[in-house]
Amino acid sequence: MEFNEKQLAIIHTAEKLFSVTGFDGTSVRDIANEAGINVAMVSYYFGSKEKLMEAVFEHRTNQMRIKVENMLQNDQYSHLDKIFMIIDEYVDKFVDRQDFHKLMMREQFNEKGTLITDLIHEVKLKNLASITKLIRAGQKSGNFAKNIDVVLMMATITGTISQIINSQRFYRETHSMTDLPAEEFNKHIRKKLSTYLKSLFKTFLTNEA
Amino acid sequence: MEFNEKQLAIIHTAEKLFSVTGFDGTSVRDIANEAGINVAMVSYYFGSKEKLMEAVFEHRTNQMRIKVENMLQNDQYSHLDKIFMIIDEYVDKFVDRQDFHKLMMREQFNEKGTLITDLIHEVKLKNLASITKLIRAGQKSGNFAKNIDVVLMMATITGTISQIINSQRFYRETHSMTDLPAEEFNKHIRKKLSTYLKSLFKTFLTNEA
DNA sequence: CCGAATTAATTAAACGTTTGTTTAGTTTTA
DNA sequence: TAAAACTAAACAAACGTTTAATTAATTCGG
Repeated sequence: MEFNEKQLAIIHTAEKLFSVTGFDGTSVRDIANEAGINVAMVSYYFGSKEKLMEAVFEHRTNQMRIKVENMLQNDQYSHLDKIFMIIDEYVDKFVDRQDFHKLMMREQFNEKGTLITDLIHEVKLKNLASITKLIRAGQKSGNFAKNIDVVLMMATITGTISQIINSQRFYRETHSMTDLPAEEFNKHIRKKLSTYLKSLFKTFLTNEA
Repeated sequence: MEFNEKQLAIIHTAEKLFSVTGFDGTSVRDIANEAGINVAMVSYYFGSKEKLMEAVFEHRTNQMRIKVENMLQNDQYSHLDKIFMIIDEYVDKFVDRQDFHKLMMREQFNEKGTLITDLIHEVKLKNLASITKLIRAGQKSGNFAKNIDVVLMMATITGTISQIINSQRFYRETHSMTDLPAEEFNKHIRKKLSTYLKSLFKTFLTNEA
C-alpha cells in the first residue's frame, strides 16, 4: 500500500496525536483540526479511525524490523560487535521515531489480539530469530556464555530504551536537562543508552554464569 | 483517605478494566456493570471518573515504594545482596499487582503533568534516592564499579519486568507456555526475572568499565 | 426499646456533549 | 464531462455527569 501526500500528512499528525493522547484519547476531529483538513477526509481516505491507526503502523513497519541479514555473515566483526550494532539499531530507531515507538509500546500492552498486535508480534518474532541466530553462533565459538534467554535480552534492550525515552521527563530532571532542546537531548541520550547497554551486555554475555 | 468496602469494590474493578482497555477506553458504565452497581455510584462516591483513577493510585501507592530503610544499615548483607533484594522487590511488586503496574507504566508515558504523573514521579524520585545511596556505599567500599547511572539501572529493572509481564503473550508463546495457568506462570516468571536481572547486574556492577 | 426524624445509599431517567461515521452537495482536477 | 477531492451538515450512539425520587440505614428523644 502506498499513500499520497495528503494521506501521509494525516498519518503523521495521527501518529503524533495518538502518541501524546493515546488512540482512545484522540478524536478524529482533533486529527482533522491539527492536519488542517475536514473530518470526513479520514473516512474518505482510510475508512475509519481504526484503519487509520493500521495505516500508521503499515507506514512504519520497516521501522520495527532490525536489519541484520548482511551483517550476520560478515566475518569482519566479532560476535560481540554484531550485538553492539543491534543495540545501536534499536537505540537509533527509538530515538529517531519516538512518537511511533511510544505508540507501539502502548499498543503492545493490549491483551486482545488485533491486526496491529499481530503485526507487532510477527516483527518481534523475526527480530528474535535474527538475534538468537547470532547469540547461538557466539556460543558455538565459545565467546558467549550459555543459558542466555534471548527474549529477556530483547525485553531489556527495548524496555530500557522505552522507559528512558517515553518518560523522558524523569531522566531530564534527574540530570539537569529540563530545558535542553530535543535535538541536543536526542544526541545525548543516544550516546548514553548505547554506551550503557553495551557495557551492560558485554560483561553479561562474555562471562560465565 | 480510607475507602469502605463498596468503594474498594469499585476501585478494584476500575483498576482491572483500566489495565485492560485503558482509561479512555473504559466507560464508567463498563465499570458499573462489571462491579454490579448503578452508574451514578461512581460520581456519588468519587465525584468523577478522573477522581476514581486517582483513588486507584491512592489505594496502591504503597505498592510503588520500595522499602529499604531497615535494610540499608544492616551489615549482615553485602552491598550486592542488598541490590539483589531490591531487584526481588521490584519483581514481586510487578508480578503480584500486574493490573496496577500495567496501568502505571501506561500512565507514566503521559507527557502533560497530572496529579497521577506527579505522584509517580515523586515515588520514583524516592526510590532513586534509596538505590543511589546503596550504590554509592558499594562504590566507596570498592565493591562496585564507578560511573553507574542509577536512573538507567532503574529503567532496566522496571523496563525489563514491564516488557515481559505486560506483553506476556510473547514470552509465553516463545517458551511454550501459552496455556499455563496464571498462578504457575507467575511462579515461573518470578524466578526467571529474578535470576536474570541478578546475573545481569552482578557482572555489570562488580566489574570495571 | 421503639418509632419518628435524619442521613446515607441507591436507582432510573434525563442532561448536554462528544464521539465516529455518513450523506448529499459543491469544487477541483483530469 | 466524468472522476476525484473536499465540504458543511446531519446522524445515531456513547459518553460523563446530574437530577429527582425511592429505599435502606442510622440516630435519638421519650
